[in-house]
Amino acid sequence: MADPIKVVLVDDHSMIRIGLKAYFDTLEDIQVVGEASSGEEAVSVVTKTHPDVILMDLVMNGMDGVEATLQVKKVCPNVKVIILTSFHEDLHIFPAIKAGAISYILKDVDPDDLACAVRAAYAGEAVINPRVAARLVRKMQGNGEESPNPFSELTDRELDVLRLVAQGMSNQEIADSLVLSEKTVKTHMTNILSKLHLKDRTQAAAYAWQQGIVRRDQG
Amino acid sequence: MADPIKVVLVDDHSMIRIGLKAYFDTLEDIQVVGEASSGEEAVSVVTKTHPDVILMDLVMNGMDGVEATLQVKKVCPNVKVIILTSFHEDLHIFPAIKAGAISYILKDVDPDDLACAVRAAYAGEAVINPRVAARLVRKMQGNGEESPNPFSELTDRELDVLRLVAQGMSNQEIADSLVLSEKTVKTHMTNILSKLHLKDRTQAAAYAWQQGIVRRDQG
DNA sequence: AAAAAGATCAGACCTGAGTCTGAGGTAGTT
DNA sequence: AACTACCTCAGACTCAGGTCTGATCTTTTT
Repeated sequence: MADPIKVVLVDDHSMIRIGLKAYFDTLEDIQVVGEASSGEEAVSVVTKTHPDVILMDLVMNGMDGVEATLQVKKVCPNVKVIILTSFHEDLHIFPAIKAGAISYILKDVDPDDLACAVRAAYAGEAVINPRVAARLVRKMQGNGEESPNPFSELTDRELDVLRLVAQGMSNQEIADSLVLSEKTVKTHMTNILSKLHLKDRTQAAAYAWQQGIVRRDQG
Repeated sequence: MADPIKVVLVDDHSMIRIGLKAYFDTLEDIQVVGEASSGEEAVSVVTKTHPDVILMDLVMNGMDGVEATLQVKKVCPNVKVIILTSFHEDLHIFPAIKAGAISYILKDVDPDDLACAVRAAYAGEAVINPRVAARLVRKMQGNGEESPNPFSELTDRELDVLRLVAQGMSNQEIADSLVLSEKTVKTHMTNILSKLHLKDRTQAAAYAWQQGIVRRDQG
């Protein structure tokens, strides 16, 4: 038998890591050679272990999966990165793919499929969840120069407004804060909601938090 | 060697289940006899397998861990339920404990500690994360004053509503979701805003995200 | 120079959100 | 039995939020 595929696991939940490791240990052709609980740690672990494939959680404290992918590709350009995510949204796919990830897999995938994805990645093939793939294709078709994330549709000013909405501010408070009339803020709000396909400011706030425009440690 | 401890895993992420199963398979004294991906499924699996211990995810689609705990305790009163959660908040502890869970464990625990918790649960002992335990004790000690976190003032129902608000739902949508009248939801909202000293639902949503009641990986 | 995109603002309009008052039912406590 | 806390619901009311239409000004692109 040839050498096993060397894999590094990156996830800030040790339970996920140990679980995946235990699972891969039952396979002969895949060997976990390192683990990391953060993007920062991932870079040093990858530097030391030179894996073939990296399984990377998208959402982590500190450096996220996209940034971490960029970093590890710098020190190890040939490594294949598979992004794991619990999001069904396609919001993060494009930045991840752009950062050099070869596959993008939902966490509720069947583990055997995950093993297949690892083997495919090793062989240089992409594995994208069918649901995700469909969106990817749709996105690629329509507009060649599409928006990697939904907020890129927003203008700078609209982003200013959205951040303040996510803080719970009223239109008048936002107007005062940005030195505008309330009417203008309302106009921006209408545009924001329209562009993001949302119904009201509360959804906008939730969306901003979900997508990480604002963070807990940002106040 | 005595019979192994029979465990059922309940989590809507198959990856977590398979991971835990693979891990427990490496242990001789713990045997996974069943898995479920929802609270509903858990009830029937438990009915069939009569496990000693259930590892139950707190956050699931449909029936949540607390409700599922209540249900499985009905059909199998002696089973020990260990609640798994990614929350550091103590918001859910009390309902969970009240529902009959013996332990309450954070998902980032070391897997060996999890095995210990399973053995402890089997022996009828509780294992509570130290950080969580500290709060529990404080709570139990008649905490004449002080609210360690601002949500402790909220009732369970108000928390239900707040979580949905944080998802961007309207009052009517929340009413439909919880099977209530819109009037009742409005009443809860008024109480929530009053208790948390907030002005409107958008502030409530922002607050919930800031305080970590809801998380990005919760959907 | 013309076109396109963005930022600013206004008036008119409708609706959901939130408050206030009041009330019935349940469960646990004293 | 009385009390308290919670959940439930309703009517009436006010107002911020959001839409629609339409406008002026600036900057950038073509």
